Amino acid sequence: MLSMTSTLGHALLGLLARSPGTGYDLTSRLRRPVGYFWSAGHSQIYPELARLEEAGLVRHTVIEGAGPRATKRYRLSAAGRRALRAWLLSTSPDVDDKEVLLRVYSLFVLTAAEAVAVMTSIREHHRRSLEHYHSVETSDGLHEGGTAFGPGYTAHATLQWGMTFEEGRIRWCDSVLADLTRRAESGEVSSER
Amino acid sequence: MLSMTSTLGHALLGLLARSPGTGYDLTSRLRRPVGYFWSAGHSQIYPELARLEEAGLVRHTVIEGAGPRATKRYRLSAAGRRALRAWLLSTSPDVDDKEVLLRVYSLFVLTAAEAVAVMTSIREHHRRSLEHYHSVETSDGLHEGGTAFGPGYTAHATLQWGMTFEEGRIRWCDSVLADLTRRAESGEVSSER
DNA sequence: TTTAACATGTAAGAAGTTACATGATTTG
DNA sequence: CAAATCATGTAACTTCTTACATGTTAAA
Repeated sequence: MLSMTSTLGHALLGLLARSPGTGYDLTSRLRRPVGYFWSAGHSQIYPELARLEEAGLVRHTVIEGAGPRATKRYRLSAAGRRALRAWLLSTSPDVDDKEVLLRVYSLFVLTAAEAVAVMTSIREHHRRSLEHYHSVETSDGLHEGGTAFGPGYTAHATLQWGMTFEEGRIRWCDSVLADLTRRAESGEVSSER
Repeated sequence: MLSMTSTLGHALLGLLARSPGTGYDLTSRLRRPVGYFWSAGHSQIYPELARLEEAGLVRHTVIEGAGPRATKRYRLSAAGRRALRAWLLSTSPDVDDKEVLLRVYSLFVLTAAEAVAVMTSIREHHRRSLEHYHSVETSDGLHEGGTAFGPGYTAHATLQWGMTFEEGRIRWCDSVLADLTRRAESGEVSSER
């Protein structure tokens, strides 16, 4: 049961942790709100569901439905839930933005305390990036970008884009962390661990 | 001269608009600051330079250098500069974030007035996205995300991520637009149109 | 003298997009 | 009855990543 599960695989496990569904259903559920930052087509999803089933992470039952082929309703197995939790808790060196968001979307399978730990490490990652951008700004002389509108200025503007991005992410992490501690304190816990 | 030039192709044209260089040099120049949001390896860059040359957009001369093969110094051709300008000015329906940044990095090949027009349309795109997220928040009931820490909350947090992102982009566009008008007014123009 | 930087390519595979192919059920 | 939605798959292609392959020049 070697875990060679891809990003898409984990995304599908997260969707199935919310509720079971057909491949078609998962394709449309992936579009909103996850699809605003990362998406996959049905031609990727159907084969991936088959692979996940082969790995024992999901299972399907045939239900009545439209079309020339059998309509398959997939649900998460116990092993699938464990794999999803393990992925969320793994401290991988992931700089990948889309994967960070995908993890947050499925964070509800963790306890509030575990979620706080994950969000804290995400915040730390963004803080380090911002720090790095500041040092690059200084060392590469991109502070002002020159007085003229030229290559120096557009390089400066590009770096500013990155810094604005990281600042926004840090603020977002802080607001999620505040929500998490508030919800944990009020004694409300997810029904599905 | 059909323009089938890819994103990578335009990135390389933009780098060569700054100054000529070898494939190796372009690979390292792509890493900073462009590489913070989008990158390519040398195994993509060398074949792409060959394609660009076949299309007449770049040209190379052999110079003295290290290694078992000829060291090639590439420079942008007049046709290449025209293709880069046309790409920057094309109002494509691009939602693609990495490509937006790549365009900004090469924006100096335009006049300040043209650059203002491009930045205004980018700002408008982000404003529309933010508007859309707000309507989704309302229609999908993701305003609060529930009182508990559950799937509803993580969906809410995901959408908040998108909104924080768009708000940051809009502020960034405004600051670039302010810089652009200031620099255009002070009479400073790019040496390379 | 050994390590880092310079320098250019190919090959294999994973990931992602677009098109092809089929057909039932529900809504207007 | 026509169009949209539901439903599942394959094929071809592009893009991206990782590894293989080679060898020089400059700096520590």
